[in-house]
Amino acid sequence: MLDVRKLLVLRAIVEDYVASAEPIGSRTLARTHNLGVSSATIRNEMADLEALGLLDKPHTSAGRVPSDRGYRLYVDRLMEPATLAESDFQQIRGLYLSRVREMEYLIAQTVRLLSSTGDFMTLAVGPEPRRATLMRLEAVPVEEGRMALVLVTDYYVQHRLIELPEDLDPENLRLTLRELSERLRGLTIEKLTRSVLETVAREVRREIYDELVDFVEECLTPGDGDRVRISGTGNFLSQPEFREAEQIRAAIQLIEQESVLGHLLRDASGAGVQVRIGQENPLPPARDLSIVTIGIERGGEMFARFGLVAPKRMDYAKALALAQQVFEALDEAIN
Amino acid sequence: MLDVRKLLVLRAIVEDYVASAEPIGSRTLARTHNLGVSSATIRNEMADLEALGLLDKPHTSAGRVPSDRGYRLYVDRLMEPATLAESDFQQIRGLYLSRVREMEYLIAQTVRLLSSTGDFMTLAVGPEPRRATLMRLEAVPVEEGRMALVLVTDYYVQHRLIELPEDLDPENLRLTLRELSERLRGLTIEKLTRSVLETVAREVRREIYDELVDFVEECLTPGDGDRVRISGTGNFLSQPEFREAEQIRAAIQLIEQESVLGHLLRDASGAGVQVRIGQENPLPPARDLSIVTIGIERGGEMFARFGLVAPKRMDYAKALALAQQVFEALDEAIN
DNA sequence: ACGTAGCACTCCTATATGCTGAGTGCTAAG
DNA sequence: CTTAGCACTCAGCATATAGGAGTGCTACGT
Repeated sequence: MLDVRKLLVLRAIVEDYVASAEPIGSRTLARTHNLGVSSATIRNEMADLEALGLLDKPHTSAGRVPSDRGYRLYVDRLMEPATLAESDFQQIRGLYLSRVREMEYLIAQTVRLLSSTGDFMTLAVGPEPRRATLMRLEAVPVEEGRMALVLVTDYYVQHRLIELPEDLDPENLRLTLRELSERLRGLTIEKLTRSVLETVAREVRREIYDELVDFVEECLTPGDGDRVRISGTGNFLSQPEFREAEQIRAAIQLIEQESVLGHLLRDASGAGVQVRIGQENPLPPARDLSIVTIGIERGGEMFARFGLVAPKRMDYAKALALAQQVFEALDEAIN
Repeated sequence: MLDVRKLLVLRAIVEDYVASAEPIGSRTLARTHNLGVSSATIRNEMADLEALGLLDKPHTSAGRVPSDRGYRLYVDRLMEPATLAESDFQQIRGLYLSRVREMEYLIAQTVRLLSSTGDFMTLAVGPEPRRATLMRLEAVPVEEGRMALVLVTDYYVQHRLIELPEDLDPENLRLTLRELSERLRGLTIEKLTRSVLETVAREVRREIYDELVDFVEECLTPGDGDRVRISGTGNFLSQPEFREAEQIRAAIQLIEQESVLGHLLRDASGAGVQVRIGQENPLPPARDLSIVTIGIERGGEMFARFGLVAPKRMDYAKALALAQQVFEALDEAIN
């Protein structure tokens, strides 16, 4: 029942619709793609495809639009995989050549890269800071009365510049911290609760102790590390689906709800590249969107996750090619 | 020619319009404010105020709207200065009580605070990183083959996690860096050009040297430190002036042009709190907006700058009170 | 049995038209 | 100087109408 011609028609519709954002009619399709049959025949095929749940009609006398299942079929079986332009390819590889191994930085760069094509809004979440392992806790003197606390974990560094109480000997503090650092080394950040610190650090002065705990707690609270990064909202909002004020509003609201975006991103499981199309996505506000996710694992644990978001009418071939390349490059750089 | 009653009428119009976003008619004004005169009298006063350039008419048969000069007069002479709620006051003071003296952090917190009232979009620029003075350059070992470079200046800290070439002795590097640090100490970041580093650091291995230069250069390039931070775009876009798709679009475009926002912020000169209303602002895309700026100086130089942005129809009293408090608290904390 | 031309029908979109209500400006009277 | 009254203006809304793109169905040809 799904002969070749039907598939050709479906593919033509998906591709034209992706390009134009307008429902596709039988006449225009017959004219632009020379399928060798008349519009009437295409109309019959379209009716069949609709009955099969692969096409939708916005209303009786409009053209056809791919349904979620239509897009899915297209992505799985009809689409010609895109190959990235050589320059893009070089750009991606180049990004991970440097010696920088800081997650924060790599994620920020990757997000920028992914949204730089101008087609997608990009989301990213990094590894949960609380899961990181403490490597070192250091105090770097800055100048009279000031000091930088530096907390180094296996994949990120945090710092904080603080003012010291006047009567505190910096060198003394430094040595204490170094000892503290030795003793705490290897613990995950989430284990560094107030009570653990307390038992280990009796000799540290109270003011500094509080500051230290604050600092560690800040590393734990959903801060920059835990945040959903967003980039390319302009790409997203300038899509023709957001022509009406109503829709822009809804989209902005979605973008501003970090928790929703976080779900959207984390719902995909496993490493590698995945696509979720429209309703396949469990979250109601995202049912008109598609998202291509990239999951990066390290040591068997989910490490970072990126998402290319656009209306369902996205360029799947391009998104997937881009995602695949970034996945491979980043995975290699990290593991 | 500007008698008390005219001023009362102007004030009433500004305040009603700020509250309702609808042009104010003579009848409603006569009804809601008991000015003791009829709508006809108010109409005459309004006509006079319009002739004086203090009111505008969107079209012939609409009510009146304050002109830029009308708002200005209101702000300078008519408005009752607001006093902050005790809780807000406490919150502001509380923010700067902690010992954290890192610019990055203080600015981020302040931006959050300023947009938390829900009324304004907040902009901020920090001090230019290139003007900072290098205090210390340190290498903190993380684990086998990894190391964190930490660059400490007089008001911020930057770090970078890098992978070391296998045949490099970390302790050796550390000592070299320490010496480098001693020698470069006191230079501003902008002076740390490649050539300066080169003459000072002959003994550093090439790979690490490159990394180091990269790192310093990254501190110089317009990165996070130099960026215009934006917060509360939701507050902004949910204003009734952005009801039409067209206007939302324009606003989003404005928000995305970081350079424009930067200008908007930096155009104001001098320390303290200032208001610019509509056309007073040199930038065309901002001619329908008002901005309250806070300039913080340190050691005679401009240090940080914040801006509360909203449609001209903003609550000036509230914005100014908030800005003034934040200015005082932050200025005190920094100086 | 399949493809095609033709045609009636549907329904969105854009444009024109009329109506309403809020508001103004002006005049004349208190 | 103030105010009541009134004619006038104009955006906004609703309704009506025409146009156009597209569909589905039928009948006919190969």
